[in-house]
Amino acid sequence: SETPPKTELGDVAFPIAFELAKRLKQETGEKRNPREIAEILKSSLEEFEFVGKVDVAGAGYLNVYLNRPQFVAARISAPPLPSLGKSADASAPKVCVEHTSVNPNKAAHIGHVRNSVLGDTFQRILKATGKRVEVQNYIDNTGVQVADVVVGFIYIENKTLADIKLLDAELLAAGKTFDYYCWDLYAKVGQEYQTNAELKQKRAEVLHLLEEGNNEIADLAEYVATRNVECIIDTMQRLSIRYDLLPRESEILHLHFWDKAFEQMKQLGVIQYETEGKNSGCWVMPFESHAGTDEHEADKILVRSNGTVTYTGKDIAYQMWKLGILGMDFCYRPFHKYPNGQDVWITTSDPAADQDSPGFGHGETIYNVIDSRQSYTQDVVKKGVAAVSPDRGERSSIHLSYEMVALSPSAAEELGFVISDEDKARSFIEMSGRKGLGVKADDLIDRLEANALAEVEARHPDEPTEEKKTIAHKIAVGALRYFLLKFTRNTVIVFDFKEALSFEGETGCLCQYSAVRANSIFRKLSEGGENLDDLLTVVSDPRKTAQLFSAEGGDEIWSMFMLASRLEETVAQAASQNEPAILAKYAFNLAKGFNLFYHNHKILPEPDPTKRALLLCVADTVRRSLTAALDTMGIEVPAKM
RNA sequence: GCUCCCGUAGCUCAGUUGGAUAGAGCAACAGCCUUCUAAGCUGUGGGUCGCACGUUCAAGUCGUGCCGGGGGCACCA
Repeated sequence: SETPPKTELGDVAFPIAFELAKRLKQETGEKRNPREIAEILKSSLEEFEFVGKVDVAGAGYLNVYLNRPQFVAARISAPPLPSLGKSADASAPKVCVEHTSVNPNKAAHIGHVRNSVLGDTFQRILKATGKRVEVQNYIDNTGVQVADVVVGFIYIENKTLADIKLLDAELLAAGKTFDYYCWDLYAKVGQEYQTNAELKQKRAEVLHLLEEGNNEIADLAEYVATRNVECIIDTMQRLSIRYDLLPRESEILHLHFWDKAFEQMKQLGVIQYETEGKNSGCWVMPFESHAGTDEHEADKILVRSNGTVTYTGKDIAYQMWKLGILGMDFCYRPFHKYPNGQDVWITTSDPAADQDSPGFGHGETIYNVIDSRQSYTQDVVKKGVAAVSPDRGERSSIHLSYEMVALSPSAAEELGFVISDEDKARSFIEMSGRKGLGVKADDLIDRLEANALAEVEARHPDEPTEEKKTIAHKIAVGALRYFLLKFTRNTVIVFDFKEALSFEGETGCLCQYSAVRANSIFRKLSEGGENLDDLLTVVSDPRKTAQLFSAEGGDEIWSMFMLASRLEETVAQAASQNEPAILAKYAFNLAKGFNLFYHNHKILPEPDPTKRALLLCVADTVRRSLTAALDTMGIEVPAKM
């Protein structure tokens, strides 16, 4: 259409040829060598003039290519991510993202943070693609881990509920936190179990009482678990991670979710009562796909011979609730209000408490954020749900699995742990709450904030203290979130202090820095009384723009612009591949690209007004894309750095 | 025994679904602050993509088999 300036045909012949060969094969089955096609293209199309390098892979690039100036004009005035910030239609299908990781028995460690950062970022990605999202954090308040801490309080420390409340107040007064106290106590109980069989017996008793509810020990456990949940909420809030609902296991038990699911499963005949064999007296779900032998070895027991339900049974019922196919609901009460005004609700079995809850569950799709060690169990649960509801079960629930965060041997030593020669030889050591071995989330955030503050102090000594702290906090959050997001989900993160505390290289800090620099260009611009909107008209002249792109350095400007234009596509890709790391890599490449861009092109001093306007428009597109990408990862851009 | 994941530069990791000469960050060495912020930029060295066959115009990517590392396969949660 336009008369595009001239460049090398060779640059475009190969990608076009690859695309043609691919389509030819798809549509006619004919196989052609792309190199041959490229040669034909070169010889037959020499009379045409092309614009420049092809930067867009895939089917759409040719159109983009020939209409570059118009494309630029259209993109420049468009918002970076149209769906971002716009709340989804209330009638849109709901997606539930559930974090399942941290037990409410002690402080959260870095492994729990990976779970929550992953879940929170993925949730933000889904929102950015226009989905309606509900974020849940499952609270296993009746499990062994809570039972262990309760055992510690009662049988090691001889404390009553009143004593614990007193202790809690003392800790608060001393500037210490309840979850840290529980961390140590939990490790102490773990030690004690090794030599004290009697104590281990107590665990079974306590566990039973917790499940039963309505007794003194259950009340004590309730207090301990709730206090730990409050601590976890605070810790995660530091990282801008917030939840909508905290579903508790105690309600799943007390409201008898399982009975309802059990009834349905019996009616549909998807489970059987065994009268002979090794599973005699149990209700089992036949499970052939994992069977190794012709015995029913792989059959999964859902109800034990003593009549109690297994974890898998409970989880099937819970999954059914999430999908809205159980036919039962929790009661809810507000639990906590975040500083941004958002409420987090918690489940309860008291119908009187339930007043204005917005309604939870009924997800069209469910994402379960659980580490990959639970893959088998997740699969079993999924098959169980699918047995009840074939059309929903398989498709609607997705295991967003991730590998654990382990410690490098040197990190374990730095934490003051004596490690065996055997462990020293290993590439990593698994964290263990029972041994007290792990990096507590708050400790790490504290260290990051302190390091960042020292850097800010050195660079901006005249800033008010509050402002310096705010900046340091944003840098710390950016560093930690980026560090956990840059790895793909199935990579084991071997935690190393030096790497995690770094503000240099491929870090969140570099991304933030780049955005801050971009912002300061526009701050200077408006300080000089210039308006960006006026500059848009200069750039919307296709002929002038086309000339600039074909001039010296034009390809570089074009590449920068194209990269910045790919945010929406990247977010969509991260969503469809369930991989937040794609977005993290994109943000880093964008930031790095921009660092080079403003190094090579002096923007504000640029004498040619058209080129200056174009550079400014490109820089503006970059900073908006970068800011939106970082925001989608829960990373804020500080005012200064 | 069955099953899933991983193996890419000295180290830690990407690799856009099979495309052009395999990329980043650390670490090492050499440069760049009178300039829109040096938490940055530039350059150098560093690769038999674990091994071997196979599929095809084309394989780090797909298939099979080995070798090496990790996880998971309860009337635990």
